[in-house]
Amino acid sequence: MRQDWTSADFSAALLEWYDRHARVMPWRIGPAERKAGVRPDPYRIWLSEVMLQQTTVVAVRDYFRRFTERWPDVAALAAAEDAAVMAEWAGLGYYARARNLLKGARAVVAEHGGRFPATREGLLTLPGVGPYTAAAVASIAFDAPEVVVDGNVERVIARLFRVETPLPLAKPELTALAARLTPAQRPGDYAQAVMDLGATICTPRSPACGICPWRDPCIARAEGVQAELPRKLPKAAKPVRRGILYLARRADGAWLLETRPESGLLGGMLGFPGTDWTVEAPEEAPPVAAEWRDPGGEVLHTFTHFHLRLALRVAELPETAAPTQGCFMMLSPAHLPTVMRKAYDLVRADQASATGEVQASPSKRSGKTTRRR
DNA sequence: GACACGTGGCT
DNA sequence: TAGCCAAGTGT
Repeated sequence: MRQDWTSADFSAALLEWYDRHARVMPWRIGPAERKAGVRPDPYRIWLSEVMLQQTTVVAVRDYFRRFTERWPDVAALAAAEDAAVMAEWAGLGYYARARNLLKGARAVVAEHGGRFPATREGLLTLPGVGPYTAAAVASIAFDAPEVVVDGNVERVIARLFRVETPLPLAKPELTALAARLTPAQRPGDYAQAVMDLGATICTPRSPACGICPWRDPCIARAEGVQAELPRKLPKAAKPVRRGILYLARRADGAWLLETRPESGLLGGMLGFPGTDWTVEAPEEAPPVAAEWRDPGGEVLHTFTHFHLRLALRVAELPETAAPTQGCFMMLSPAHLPTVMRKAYDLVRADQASATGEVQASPSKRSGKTTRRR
């Protein structure tokens, strides 16, 4: 800590800034309301925190609104059908979060009488709630003085104290430094304030140091290295994997779909049947005997740890065709994960151009990531 | 500790 | 444009 700034000075300066510049969010109780005694709804804080894991505020907003309209409290969510929750989560990514969300809601109802645990330790027992989320919910929803360390806080603290150790090695050091700054007064507002600071001022590139409430004590800023911190260990290169997806359309317009296995990539989500996604070129493995043709496009998609190039095959099935083992038929499939949505849009575009019909605009999620050959 | 696990926006 | 980045967790 800088000799001239006490821990109380840090929180005072930040909270004063937060009182004037707090971002407005659908799940948040603003500083003025909080001072007036309004308490946040733990269900909404928990839901928002899970959605915000590795996900931007902009991406979360509409999903949060739809979830809370459909399932206004934890009891309603606990009573929801699995497929309904997975469908509502489609497009948001990291689908294990949705599966754990449902397990977590059911655990709150079954094991905690429908009320969220109010402590970090209690929250940590819920599936999908790790160190960050437990501390965030405890502090934001229950005003417990927990140390909240997310990517924003790591960046802010690394700069404030000029921590040169690369992430993720620096995590313990950053957590210890963050702990020294966490106040006993207004811990919930403080937690949100540090994250707002990281999101709006102490940004990854070109931070706005001139208007930062912590510019004076910031060591990285004083030494001109703020934009280089935090340092990070180099990431592994992403290999390319390939696969084939089979899109079968029955004469009545229904498509052949499957629910993917509960665990693993896109677990529990809807998808078109296909081959495994491997580094080597895949062998043909159609899910049903039919005249499969190549529509001449390719789906390009990048996951966290690999690039994917999917070839497509399409077929028309007779009206009488029954779904094959493990599959079912669905009209105008909605709620697909993005890679499946891209494949669907590409095939629809191909059909439209073949028949000369005007096509409804495909999802925005398809963009430049499909390619004509 | 290392790796699996999505997505869209920005540079 | 290829890569980086965003309120991480589970195994």
